[in-house]
Amino acid sequence: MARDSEATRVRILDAAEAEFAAYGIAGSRVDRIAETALANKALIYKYFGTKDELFDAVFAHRVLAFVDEVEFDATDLPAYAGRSFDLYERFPTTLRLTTWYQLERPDGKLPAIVASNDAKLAKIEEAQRAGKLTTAYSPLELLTEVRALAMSWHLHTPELALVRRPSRSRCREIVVESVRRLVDQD
Amino acid sequence: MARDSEATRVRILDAAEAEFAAYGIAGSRVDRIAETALANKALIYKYFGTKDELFDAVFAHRVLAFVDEVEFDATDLPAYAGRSFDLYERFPTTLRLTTWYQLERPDGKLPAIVASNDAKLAKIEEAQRAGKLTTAYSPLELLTEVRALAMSWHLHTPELALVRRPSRSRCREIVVESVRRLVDQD
DNA sequence: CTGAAATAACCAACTCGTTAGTTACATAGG
DNA sequence: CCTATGTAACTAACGAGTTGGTTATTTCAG
Repeated sequence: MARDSEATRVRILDAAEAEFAAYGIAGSRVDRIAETALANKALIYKYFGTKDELFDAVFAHRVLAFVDEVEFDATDLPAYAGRSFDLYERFPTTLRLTTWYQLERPDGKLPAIVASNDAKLAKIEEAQRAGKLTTAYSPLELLTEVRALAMSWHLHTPELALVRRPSRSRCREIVVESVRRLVDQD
Repeated sequence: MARDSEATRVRILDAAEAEFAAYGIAGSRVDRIAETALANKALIYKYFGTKDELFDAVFAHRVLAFVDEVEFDATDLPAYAGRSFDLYERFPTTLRLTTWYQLERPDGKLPAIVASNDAKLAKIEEAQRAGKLTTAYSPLELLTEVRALAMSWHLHTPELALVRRPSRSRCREIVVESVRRLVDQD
């Protein structure tokens, strides 16, 4: 077998992403990641450090890449909500990782996320000053509601998920439409 | 010290709720729960069974409290959203427990929750038939969006939580108002 | 009442499988 | 033969669940 440390790193990252998405940080097992990655456990420690640092690497590598993949347009928040919805549909793993992060890293202050939030809030404020967005809500208020609506279909408890969901396009339509209602002030 | 098994059960339940809310099922430590509850670990196993069963007890307790305390009125969903918001404010552990449950118990089918959902969906349908609620959305669609809006302020990532939130009453107002916008169809 | 037996509440200390993290060694390939 | 890559086997600690008791409270016969 040809030796390729970069390929091994990638296999470990992929296996770790699946493991962390499924079980969270506390519930994940380094041995299981090694097994899935067809790599020796010691290599995980050699390449990534501790389990917590491996999670950080996974989160940075996968999730942060997607933060900027969804274009943020403060003058068209309904479309932004729709794109967010699309992302949650296409990469359910990413959303799970984010949720684990929220729960298990309550003191997290990833600079990239902070910067992304600040940029969004600034863009909203700018759009408001330009008269292109309602001033009925503050930037934080708008971002909060838009985010909640965008992920509404992915917040279902297991029990509510038993009820048959509308089609994907219908769900998307509802998300976009409800954000439109929010920003189209009288 | 007077012996009172019921008081001990309550102390264990309270300590377990705090522990599970903070660390989830996999991350919680039975020893820590015992310490917080000022109770012996063996009593936890005697009264509640395994760690997983203790989580079930805690979760059922919280969920039932929610169902009991938050009256569901399909003809006034904005008010329902407001009451839900109030409960999340009063018992911040509720949403965290629910999220852990979603992540760590993806196959959960708690009868109390299923029944509560069914009842809500039926009431919405009834209100729609009586012409007291918009038929622009199906019952599941309405419940989904209303729930998301009600918990919008409690879904912040650690990074977004760094931004100073509006006053509690303002947040509540936004929740109620945005649900009103949703159900007040043209 | 009384006091001994029965029962309920409680606990310190244990077992034993699991798990994060390490080490000492092996092999590929330039 | 030298370095990067890889590994089996290890350790030390942790953590869920158990055991074999002790202490308090209740019961009930005399």
